[in-house]
Amino acid sequence: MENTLSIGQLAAAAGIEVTAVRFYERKGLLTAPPRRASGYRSYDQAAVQRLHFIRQAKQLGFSLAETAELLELRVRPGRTCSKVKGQAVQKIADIEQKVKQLKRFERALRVLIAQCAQGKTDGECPILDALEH
Amino acid sequence: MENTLSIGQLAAAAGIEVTAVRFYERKGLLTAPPRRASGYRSYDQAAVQRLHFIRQAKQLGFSLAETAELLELRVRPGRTCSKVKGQAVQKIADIEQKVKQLKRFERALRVLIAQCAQGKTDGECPILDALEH
DNA sequence: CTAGACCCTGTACCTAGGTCGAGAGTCAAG
DNA sequence: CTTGACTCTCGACCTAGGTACAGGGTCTAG
Repeated sequence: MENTLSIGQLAAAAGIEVTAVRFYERKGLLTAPPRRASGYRSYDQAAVQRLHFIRQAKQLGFSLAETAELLELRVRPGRTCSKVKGQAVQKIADIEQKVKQLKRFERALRVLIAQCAQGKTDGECPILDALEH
Repeated sequence: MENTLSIGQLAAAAGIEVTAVRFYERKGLLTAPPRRASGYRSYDQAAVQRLHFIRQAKQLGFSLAETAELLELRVRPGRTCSKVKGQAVQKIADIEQKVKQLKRFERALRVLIAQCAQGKTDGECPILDALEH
């Protein structure tokens, strides 16, 4: 048992389609894996983790390009620590902004529910009304 | 001064393209506005607010269809309070999930920065390493 | 009353993110 | 040693979310 995965096993483990895995490879989100003698792709467990990350990032509104940047965030020849840090700080700011907006939405939804319970059924667009505090 | 907006003024106020406004109308995210005698669309200030909401929702990873649902969340003939509430509760759960994921990402980025500062430059994919606490 | 900027309705096109099919090779069970 | 499931590449196709004409009317400053 070598614990390596075929593309089909990987796709199943990550809950996506085989074709999507190859698509991500072409787009540079997954590095091309080693091949067996037959030419079949051979993945390790880390690939599952990467795919989960990609799926989550997508749901959070990050584009594939942004997701790729997140996955590439590391120190390497030509990418100094301070540059990486700068990028990470920027990403953190983006994320904090998203969290803030989501919490506003959530608060608005709670206001909406409360109004609903009080029989206030007349708002033109309650979620927008609720958003203005 | 009637304080009504042409489609161009609306688009400028919301920071999007005129064609996008018409596109949202076709998709049902904006209700068709009244027309002037000439056939020109005539918007009120509330439209600006709706467009801002649409833009934000998009950035947070909501599809146009989900955004439309959020904007339609209200009590009306055939949509009882309890149904609306049920949907709102569901949306809140979605949002909390997103916030949780975003905070995990943020934490991972902070770990990455800390490692960076310590001269640890050898991680294969630091953000994934950092995500596993 | 005319030039330039704006608006109208189509229809066609574009990018991102995938999905599908054809044609051919590979692997595992019986 | 064959049959069915899996994999390969490559190119065409698809959906979502817009953008860009084309061909025509409208508005306003000079």
